[in-house]
Amino acid sequence: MAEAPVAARSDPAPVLAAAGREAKPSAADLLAWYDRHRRDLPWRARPGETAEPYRVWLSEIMLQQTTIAAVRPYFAAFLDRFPTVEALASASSEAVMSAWAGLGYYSRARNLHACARAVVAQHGGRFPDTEEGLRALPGIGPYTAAAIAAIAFGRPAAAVDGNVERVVSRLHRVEGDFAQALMDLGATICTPKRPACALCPWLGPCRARQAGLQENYPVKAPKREGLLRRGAAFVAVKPDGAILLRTRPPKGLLGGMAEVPTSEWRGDYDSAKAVLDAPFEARWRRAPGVVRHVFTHFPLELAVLVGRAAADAPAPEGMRWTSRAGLADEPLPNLMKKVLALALGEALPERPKAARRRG
DNA sequence: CATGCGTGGGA
DNA sequence: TTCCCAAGCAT
Repeated sequence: MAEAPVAARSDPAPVLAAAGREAKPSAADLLAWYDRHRRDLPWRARPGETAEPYRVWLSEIMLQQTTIAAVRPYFAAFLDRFPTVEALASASSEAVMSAWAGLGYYSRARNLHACARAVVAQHGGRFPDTEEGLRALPGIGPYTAAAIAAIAFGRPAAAVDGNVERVVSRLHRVEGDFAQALMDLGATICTPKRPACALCPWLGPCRARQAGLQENYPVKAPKREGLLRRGAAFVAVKPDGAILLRTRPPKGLLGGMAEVPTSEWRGDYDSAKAVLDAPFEARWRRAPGVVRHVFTHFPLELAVLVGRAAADAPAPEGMRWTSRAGLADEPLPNLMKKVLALALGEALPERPKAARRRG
């Protein structure tokens, strides 16, 4: 990676360099490209303006493993509901989880809330302006710490691991826009499939392109496909429409999110015997079909059983009755929205989802 | 250090 | 339809 410190080299110069192209990637080329092609995103400062750390942080957390298109409406909704880090810190856990519902990877939401509280309680409401300080906060790892330090505080940090950052920053005396320029390059030109190499400011020095193997990189580790699990979900309805819900354990799958009671999810679950797992005795009726859902590491099929409860039926231990109107404020993951939609024969009121826009 | 952890959209 | 993801983090 690093340039050889001595001039004497036995390797012949690459053919492409002889054709007049750059032999190595220059930060100037990348930044010139960025000046012309930078994307205008809600959490980004306009040229010349200073990025707001709260917005940068919020967007970076949301964008972890998540597309810009998915993040846009959630980012807008969060800013509207929690305009400042203080507002977010003082919000209830339920409000935060509910606002995050549908975005996935819910540990991010728990850490987001914990981070906001730490910033307020330990840093006077100001985000630390160094990678090290940021890295110490919940939900902020090496990548995100570097990204925030560079974007919000102008630190010469490349949003990669520390070793690469050190090499690159020394090699090019990197400052300012480099992090965002790299992100835009990766998002719009250097895409996983069919990269637009002809438009790339680093076309010349790209080794993969020179070999014609750009689509073979990066090499990805094969991941094993998860085995199908099955289970049953129980939608209990009172005469006034209230639904029986409970909250999942704070950690693990869908941690802290709301759900209707379900059986265990197992590969050999027999939904014909599902009624044995019901939260209370009733005439449970099987809704037609199943709910299919794919998690990160396994697919799931849930049978849905619907039962009526008396108006004065108490909620079983650890559960609660939620009015139909109150469902909108529950942190229901998409899986549970599918279950309720099937059980109630209607779609739940959609969370405000902005019109599709391209990232 | 390998694994667990969601979702919607594009190809 | 089916496949493959997308600005990682915590443990």
